[in-house]
Amino acid sequence: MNEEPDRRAIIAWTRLLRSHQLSLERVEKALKAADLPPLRWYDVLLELHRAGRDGLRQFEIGNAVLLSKHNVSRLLDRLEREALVVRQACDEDGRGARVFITEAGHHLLARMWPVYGAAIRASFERYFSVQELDQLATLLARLPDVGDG
Amino acid sequence: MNEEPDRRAIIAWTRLLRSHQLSLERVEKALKAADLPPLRWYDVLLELHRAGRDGLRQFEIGNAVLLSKHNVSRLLDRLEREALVVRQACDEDGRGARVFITEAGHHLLARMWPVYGAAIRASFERYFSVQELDQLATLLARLPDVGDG
DNA sequence: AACGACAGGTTGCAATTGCAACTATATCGG
DNA sequence: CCGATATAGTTGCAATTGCAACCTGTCGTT
Repeated sequence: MNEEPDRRAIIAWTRLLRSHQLSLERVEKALKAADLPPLRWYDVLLELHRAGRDGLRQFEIGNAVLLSKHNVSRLLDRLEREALVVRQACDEDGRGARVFITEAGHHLLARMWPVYGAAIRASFERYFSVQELDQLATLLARLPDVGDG
Repeated sequence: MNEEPDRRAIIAWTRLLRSHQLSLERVEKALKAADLPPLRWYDVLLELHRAGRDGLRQFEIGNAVLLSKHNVSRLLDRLEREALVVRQACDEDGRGARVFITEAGHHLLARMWPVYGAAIRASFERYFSVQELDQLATLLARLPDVGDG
């Protein structure tokens, strides 16, 4: 194969991996330091919050937060155990469930956001100008499915 | 806190998370489809390859591939079990070990690269021009420690 | 030397993730 | 209507990751 990537592609790729891992690690640490659950919990709760009264099907959650169905299923087990969400049998599809966020879920979301937001600022935003943030967002959106979130 | 992130920062942040997760997933799948071990194995073997005859201390590996010491320790257990690396007691520091890549390790590295490289091209490089790759690399390097890899 | 603080590694344990197999329901072609 | 196929979700199992406790050896101070 002359299918070897360009040197520039390798550098950009490496930095994508590193930047993600480093920033995410910092954010997760901030959450843990504040005795809050991991980021994924926030992601799911946020989607359910946005969905409002209609709730979401589990596969919709999976699509939104890029989690395979098994993992959605088990993450919801944990969230349900903490009374942050409720699963309800689904009218229109006998196989499926519909998931709703509870009051406690909303409350946790509200408690997490200040910490999460501050962590984003501290470990990400502060290193860029607004132009650079736009540039970065535009560049990354070139990858398939990235802009859909 | 009025420390809430700018909307643009949130978008860029979200896309960083999504682009990483999507691309990495695709690459890992390509490796698995070729019956090859996960990316981390490649990372570690590559560092050891670069280090040459002197090998590396475990903590150096950890720094290079962003893995905590426990995880380095156990990843090396697996690699050693497959005879891809060797651990050797360390002369200059009685606590530590020095790690070397074996012939089998070099061989696996050589088998993985074509698949890995093709996957980088297919799920990443092809969506950018060379200018964009440079831009992306430059932007990401603004984050602390990202440029060091 | 002797002390305590610290650094390099290992191990036990819990949480998370990925994969494959499974159940139950929908849907589509005939 | 019926069977083949696909979809929604769950569960069991193995690999990986993160955290905390631990052991050993180093180093700086006294």
